[in-house]
Amino acid sequence: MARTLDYEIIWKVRRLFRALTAKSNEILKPFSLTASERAVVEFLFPNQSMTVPQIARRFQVSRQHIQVNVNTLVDKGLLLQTENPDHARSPLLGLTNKAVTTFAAIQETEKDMIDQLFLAVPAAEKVVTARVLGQLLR
Amino acid sequence: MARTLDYEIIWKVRRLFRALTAKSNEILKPFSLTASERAVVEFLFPNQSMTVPQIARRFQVSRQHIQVNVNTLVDKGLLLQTENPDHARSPLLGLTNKAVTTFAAIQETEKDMIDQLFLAVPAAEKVVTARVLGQLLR
DNA sequence: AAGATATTGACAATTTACCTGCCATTATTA
DNA sequence: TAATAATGGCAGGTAAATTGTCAATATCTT
Repeated sequence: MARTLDYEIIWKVRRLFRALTAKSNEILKPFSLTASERAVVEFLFPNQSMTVPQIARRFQVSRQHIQVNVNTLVDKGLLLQTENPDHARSPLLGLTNKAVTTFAAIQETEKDMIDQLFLAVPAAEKVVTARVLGQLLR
Repeated sequence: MARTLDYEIIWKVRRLFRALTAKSNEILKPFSLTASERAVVEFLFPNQSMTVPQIARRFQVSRQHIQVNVNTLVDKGLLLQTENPDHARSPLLGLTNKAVTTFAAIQETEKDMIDQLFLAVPAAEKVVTARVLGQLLR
């Protein structure tokens, strides 16, 4: 019985992920960004500076994956590399003005979507959900 | 403020999806099944019969994607096609005995993992989480 | 019963989001 | 200073899904 509920949560997480990705890509398309790139930009928004390995550790994904996205974003003029006082070979990545503007526009576009998505969910239940999801992530 | 929590939930869904997929593939490896294949088997377990397009509609994924998985499962001897009284060209897919046995074993293997995963989560919070996730899925 | 339309299965190509492995270089540390 | 670790780059791979197209065959409409 209890396991049914557990399975239900797992299944909903899977379906929700797919739904969110689809919606997100739809919104991102006009901005010519992928969901992964967007994630990096969001992470640095509005004025964080971090190295590739630092971002990878925070995201708990491979260094190489972040590197690829970062390189693309640098090419697109959304990220700029600045000297890192703590590490000579690993530059700090920060957002360009263009990136800040772009991401603000993305957030604006997403705002309605997210507001609507969470419309029917009471704040207290959001807190519980966030906590539970956090626990499931250890 | 509220939107921060919304974003947090969205992010945790994404990360959890990845974590679950990784864990799931690990468990599935000895059974030589992918997560998608497993999903189809689970869907038909223990004795449902459906056509490819029907499964696809239920999953809300493309017909072609299900077709590929179904074909593989037929090759592996886990699915068998039976005549469909409602549609001459689209056979009903059902699980073989082997599939039922295999899936029962998979569930057994997963049991401990899921139990442990949800160990620290009170039942009431599971209910809330399942409901919230359901709402987010509309 | 015929003709129009829809469905199905198969195949190909592509996309996204990851991964692992390896390398040379350069930093850091013991 | 020598050993070890971190970094960036590259190659190749995988899983899950997509879209598009095609021919065959069903089903529906008149």
